[in-house]
Amino acid sequence: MADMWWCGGVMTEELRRRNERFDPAIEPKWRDFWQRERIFEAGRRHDAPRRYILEMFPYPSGDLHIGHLKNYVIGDALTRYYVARGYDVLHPFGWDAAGLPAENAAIKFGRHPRDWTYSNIAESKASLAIAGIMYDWSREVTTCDPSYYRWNQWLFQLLYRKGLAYRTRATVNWDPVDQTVLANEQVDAEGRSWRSGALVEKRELEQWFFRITAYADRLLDDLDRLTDWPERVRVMQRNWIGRSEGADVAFGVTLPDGATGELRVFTTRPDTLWGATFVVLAPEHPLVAALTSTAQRAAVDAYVARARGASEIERTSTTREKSGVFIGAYATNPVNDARVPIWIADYVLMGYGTGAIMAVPAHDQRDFEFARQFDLPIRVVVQPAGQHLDGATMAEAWPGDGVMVASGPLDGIPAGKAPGQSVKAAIAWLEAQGRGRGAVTYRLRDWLISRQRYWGTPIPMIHCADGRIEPVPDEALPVVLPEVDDYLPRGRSPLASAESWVATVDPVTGEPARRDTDTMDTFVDSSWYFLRFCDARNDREIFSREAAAAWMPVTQYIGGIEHAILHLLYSRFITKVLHDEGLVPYDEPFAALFTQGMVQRRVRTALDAHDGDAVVFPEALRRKVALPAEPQTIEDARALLRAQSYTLERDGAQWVAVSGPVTMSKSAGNGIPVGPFVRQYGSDVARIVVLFAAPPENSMEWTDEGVTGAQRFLNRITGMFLSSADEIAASEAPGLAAIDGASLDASGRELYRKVHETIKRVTQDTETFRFNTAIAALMELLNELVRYRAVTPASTPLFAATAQVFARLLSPFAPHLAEELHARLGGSGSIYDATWPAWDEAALAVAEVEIVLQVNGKVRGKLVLPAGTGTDALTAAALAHPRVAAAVADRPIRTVVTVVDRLVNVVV
RNA sequence: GGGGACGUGGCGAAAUGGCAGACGCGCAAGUCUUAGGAACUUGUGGAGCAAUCCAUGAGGGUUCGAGUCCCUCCGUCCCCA
Repeated sequence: MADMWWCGGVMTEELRRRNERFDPAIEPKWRDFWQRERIFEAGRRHDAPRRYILEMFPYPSGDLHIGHLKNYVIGDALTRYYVARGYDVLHPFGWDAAGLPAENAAIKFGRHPRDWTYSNIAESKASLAIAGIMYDWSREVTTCDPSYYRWNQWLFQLLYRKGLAYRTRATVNWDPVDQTVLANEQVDAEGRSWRSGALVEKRELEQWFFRITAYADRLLDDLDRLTDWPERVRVMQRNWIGRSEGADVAFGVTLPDGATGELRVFTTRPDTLWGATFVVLAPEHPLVAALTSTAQRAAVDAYVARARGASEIERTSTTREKSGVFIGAYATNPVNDARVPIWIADYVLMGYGTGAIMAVPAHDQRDFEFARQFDLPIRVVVQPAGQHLDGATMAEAWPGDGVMVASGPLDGIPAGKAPGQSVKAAIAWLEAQGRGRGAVTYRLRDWLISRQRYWGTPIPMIHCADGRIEPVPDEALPVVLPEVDDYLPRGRSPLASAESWVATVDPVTGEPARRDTDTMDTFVDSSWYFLRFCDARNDREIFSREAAAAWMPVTQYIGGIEHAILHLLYSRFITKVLHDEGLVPYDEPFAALFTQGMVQRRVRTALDAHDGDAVVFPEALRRKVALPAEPQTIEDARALLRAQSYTLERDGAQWVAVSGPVTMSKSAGNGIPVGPFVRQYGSDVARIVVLFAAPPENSMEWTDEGVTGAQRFLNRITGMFLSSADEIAASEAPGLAAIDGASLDASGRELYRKVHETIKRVTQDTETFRFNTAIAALMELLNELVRYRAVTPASTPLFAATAQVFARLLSPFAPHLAEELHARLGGSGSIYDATWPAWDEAALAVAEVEIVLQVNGKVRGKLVLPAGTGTDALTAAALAHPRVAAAVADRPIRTVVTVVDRLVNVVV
């Protein structure tokens, strides 16, 4: 076959060159090469500036698909870029291998979580290897390994010593499917578990907590310093922490037995206390049972039972009619000793504030609606300027500004939170009178870290016979997870059944004692793993101060927006604790954060043909979306599908239902497995598809056309450079810097300028995550080369220099082809140890520029003038232009705006 | 209800306040081929024979000049209630 190509002479040779295609078979040898030469291990360049690039580590899901790969491709591109620029780069990887996903999957497949986890790690690692995503594997961490969780236990005890880990009885979220408690952050707005999707129940249990609330203000304030984080993540964290300032006041209550007590209420508007006409408790409030009168008991019990079944979003919906029940008791308003009725209502949540509110119906819409519904008094205490509100007639609450009225000592003070306004005055008055005090509350709750599950880090504490709780002595760590026969979740920790493991001794008295049988939330594992990477093989300490100082903070963290609160907040908290302990010089872990978009793909489902033109929706499709099982005419099918954002397409003899873009996932069945794709098309093709399709923060749709486009680009590069590689290598042409741009002919000068421009664009775009435009710039350079080669087919020094530059600029995005080019063009060693090209601003200059001529802002003509032509000359040239002159006609010229090298605008 | 982000060709997208649509996909015509799901060439926002005009969700404003800045509205998405 090859001979046939040759016998046709020059034309056939040209054809052969053009037709040379990118061959994925070149890839494996370069993966081996990088691994063998340890190109991507940290510490290779001792004196070089450092970069720490990190993608969020995954739980090992086994075989990876392209959707997983995007995150790693971004990290790999940045790593390769910074290595190519001469930095010492830390780019480690590890496995978030403990916890529910592994355990649930293991249960499902009837395998031990350990077997399942380690075989998945091997599979995932193989996927990354075949894709050529390069990590410093000498620092790999696996969180379910005792060598890692030993330091989880150390960390737990550190927090315990510092009073930041404590055990208490509390109302907690119980996941009935996963049979464990969950932290607040792990329950979504609808009250569902982030993992199982089950509606969580509330249970009273004694659990371990981390006192993250002690860091609430720092976690909030330091967000302002994270200027290289996406604003939306910072906003989400701010909202989650939910700091509000106001006052704590106590309403007096009298119990049916005559004893007195108090009802603590937090309010952000203590200035409206004089307008409080009733008090509302959450149905779950602990005082409800004690305060309810005999007459109201039945109604109250019924209401409490009903509220328990409603989700939080239902309960607080502003559109829903308010419900509630009077409990037959009264409270005393501390500011004026007024006797106000106590109600329970489900719009008050136990988990927020104190679970009790003072209701000021005149100035809060929800309280207003409640008051109207149940005919409770409405008392105006803020009068807006120019209006007169009357509680009996107002149509809605007035939450706005005004002047305080009917409020005793506050009368006449302007309403508001600023100094000198009513809120500050109210707090001052309450404190002076001893009836309340200024207070701050947070939405953020302490982090519940106990889990009644098997596959995690055993909590290293000992319950002694006399009720004391003692830490396991440091020399006895790690507390290794025991082997158990039955690790199924049954509502108590499976560890409890390992009797010989549970039985231990009191470290103080030596008496028999029992181990804590819960395991830690896996978010504990991931809240400090980035620190362990700095010193992953340290078996004496969690990590050394020196290693942390050398690499922290992470220069660039990359991951999904879904971790905006959970993982990122916990990591910030733990880093601050370790900073306070003197172990880390920085108190924020991630200097810059990038959140990448998802990879999506349409799902195509063939419809079963049935009786002529009718079609039947297959079961697989009906399971996902609501569609009838009966045969449908094409038109009916089309309409039904459209309602589910599917379209109907003809594919040969088949009708195919095509979904909208759906995030690639195992469950949707639309993932492209990495291994087979890379073997057939090459890792470089996959990378170009992912990086070029859209800006990396956008979601991108994976299509066959995108693959074709990426292949075409790599084919064109191969055709342009590889087939001339021997010639270029033999010419031993000097590099770009040795070429005198001025000595080139016109087409050479154009290419020379374009090369410099491309270096600048690729460099700047890569540093700012604009990989799509960086690749577009390379495509433009390639197009320019096609033009150049049409004029100058001989292999000139400029062509050779361009080939060398092109390979280097390509190296972050199509690393295998770039390394192949580097070698074939005569380069020695790795392309990542070669010099990143530098651009010369002077070379970007053009001799002549096209000037746009405008009259009153409308384009009337264009002129090619020498670059740098001054204002006066520009004006003169513009006015002399016939079309400009015609447009101006005989109107007087008011002014002429000139922008050198760009435009002239004549204003008449 | 509150807060935030975003609306540009058939599609993904470009565009320091200065020629809107770079680059790519798709499509059309052509070249080369036994063949093409390869490669190459040309064209491709709309209207118009053309000169030219109209176009960045809608409307207003600032400016010599607005996709870009400001205001109002509409729509989509996200977060919080």
